[in-house]
Amino acid sequence: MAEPAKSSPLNELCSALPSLPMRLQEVGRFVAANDYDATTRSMRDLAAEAGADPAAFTRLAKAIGYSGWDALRAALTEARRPSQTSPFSGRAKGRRHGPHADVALITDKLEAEAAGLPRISASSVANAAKTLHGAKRIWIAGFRSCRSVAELLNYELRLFRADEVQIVGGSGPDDLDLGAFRADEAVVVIGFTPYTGASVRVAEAAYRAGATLIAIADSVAAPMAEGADHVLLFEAASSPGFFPSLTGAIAIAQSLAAVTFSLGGATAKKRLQDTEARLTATSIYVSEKG
Amino acid sequence: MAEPAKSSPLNELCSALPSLPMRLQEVGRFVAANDYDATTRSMRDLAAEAGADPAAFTRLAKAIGYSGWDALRAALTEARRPSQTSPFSGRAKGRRHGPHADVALITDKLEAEAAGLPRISASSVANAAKTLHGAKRIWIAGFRSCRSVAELLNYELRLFRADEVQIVGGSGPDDLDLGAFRADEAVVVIGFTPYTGASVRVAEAAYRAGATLIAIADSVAAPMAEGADHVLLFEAASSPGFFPSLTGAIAIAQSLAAVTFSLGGATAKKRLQDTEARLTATSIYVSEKG
DNA sequence: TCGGCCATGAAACATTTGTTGCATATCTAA
DNA sequence: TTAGATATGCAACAAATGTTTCATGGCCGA
Repeated sequence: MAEPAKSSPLNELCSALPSLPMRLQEVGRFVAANDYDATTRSMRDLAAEAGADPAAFTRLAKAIGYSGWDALRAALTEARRPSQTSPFSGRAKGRRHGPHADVALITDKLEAEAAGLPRISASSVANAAKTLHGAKRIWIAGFRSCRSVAELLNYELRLFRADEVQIVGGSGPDDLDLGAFRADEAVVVIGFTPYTGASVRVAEAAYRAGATLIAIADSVAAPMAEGADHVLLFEAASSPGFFPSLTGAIAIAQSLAAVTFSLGGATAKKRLQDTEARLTATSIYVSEKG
Repeated sequence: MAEPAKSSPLNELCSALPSLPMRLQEVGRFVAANDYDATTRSMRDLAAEAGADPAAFTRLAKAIGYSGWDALRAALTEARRPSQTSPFSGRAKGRRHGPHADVALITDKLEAEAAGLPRISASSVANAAKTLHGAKRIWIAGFRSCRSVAELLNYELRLFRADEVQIVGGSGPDDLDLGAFRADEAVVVIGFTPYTGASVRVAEAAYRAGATLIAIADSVAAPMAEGADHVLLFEAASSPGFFPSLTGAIAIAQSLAAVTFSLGGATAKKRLQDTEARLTATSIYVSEKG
């Protein structure tokens, strides 16, 4: 009757728990403690692991107001569904007003981005770096806003792999480069929703050429992630704002460059020093003020 | 060929996609895009929603090396299982060597960068954005690795301030632009140690012209921060690695663009929509899978 | 002590699930 | 074009699923 409003199915379960027969309490606690398995594995499977009768699960579901175990599981499944980030509708968000609205906007954005960084798969980046290290040549492609990420990666890799790194379309129309991909080369493509046609074409060309394809994207469902040997994911929509965030992509690019450099060992170190020496000699850098 | 081996089932799926028959590609894309439903709902259910034959799912699973759909789903389920590792637990891992040294390097780097983001002064960014909003024209300068940051800021601002934003040296030698600075304009300079001479010259020129100078730098002692009306600080050296991190600078640039956009109000919104419409019309973007 | 009640487990049930065989449609190569 | 191979949809299959029924066992009130 006077249920505690419409909270999550788990809460309903917990609040109804004390008034249930002993066996159902056990089962209920098991479900609450293993709700992920509850949504993915079968009822009999759970029963075996919980050491209970399968029927107990059906009875539990009915006891707390569901038509059956399927209904309860459906509710749990929906409750667990990852929040669908509407990629481009975010700009319609209600603008907070007041004097500090802008500050709050920035703070939210930064917090969300900070939270997203640790979710990047370090092992995936490490594996991709191994591939880069072994590649005879490295192509980098990024268009629109992703061009900045591409250029950063290009710049950092060139510090110790000068002759072997190149931006796709860096010196002329993109299509001239697409035919140049070779099997022993690596192609890095950066992109997120909405995906540019050019990035997809690069990915396809890389695949056709048999080159190793590394995709830095916001989703495994990204078109240019198809056929990729490595997919490095970042959260573009995680931060509020009028445009998807590139912070994660930048972090990946830098990590990629850093690990590739460390794999390069003494040779890479030497080349980096040479490059720096040359830049200093041509007085690109300014001496710091004492 | 030697598989990367240690990748997620989603990655295996993506890399195998292009070599699959058309129908299986469709189904594969559907699975990649709806992997949560793939783990929770039934095969036939998915088939109905994807508009495909149930058998296609079984065939897809077998095509990429699993014994059947159940096996693929089990793999996806395990991959999706919530990790018991708390996101921000500063795990004390002394391991600096061994097989996982690279992974540890990346993890440390990401954690340090994530920790640095909240230290950015949101109010400073907000103030700088107000300046940008009032500026007749916006110049952006960044050299070497900072060029990527400059281009990102340029790209995002141009989405709604097309005619009034320009990269210094974007169309010819830098020095041609230096004389063009005016008093009612704003100049954004991005840089960190070691500082390039070019960025310092830009800052000086802006100061002489009486233009508003916004410096994005790693220190208030940076040469181009001298005489700046706004200094936005980020932590470049906070993360380990062979090269200072630009993650903070990117975050600042994006926040700056976002706030400037929000200050622009309806006009900015309208222009952004126009720009997007134009990009879509020229089919720069590829339509997402159905 | 007895009798009703409910909780519990085992087995039987109707569905639904994933799979496979087969006939047709589609593509590829000569 | 023809021949061979492959891809695809349909339908039937065995296995597994959630549910129900039934018999049993324990509990409390008379």
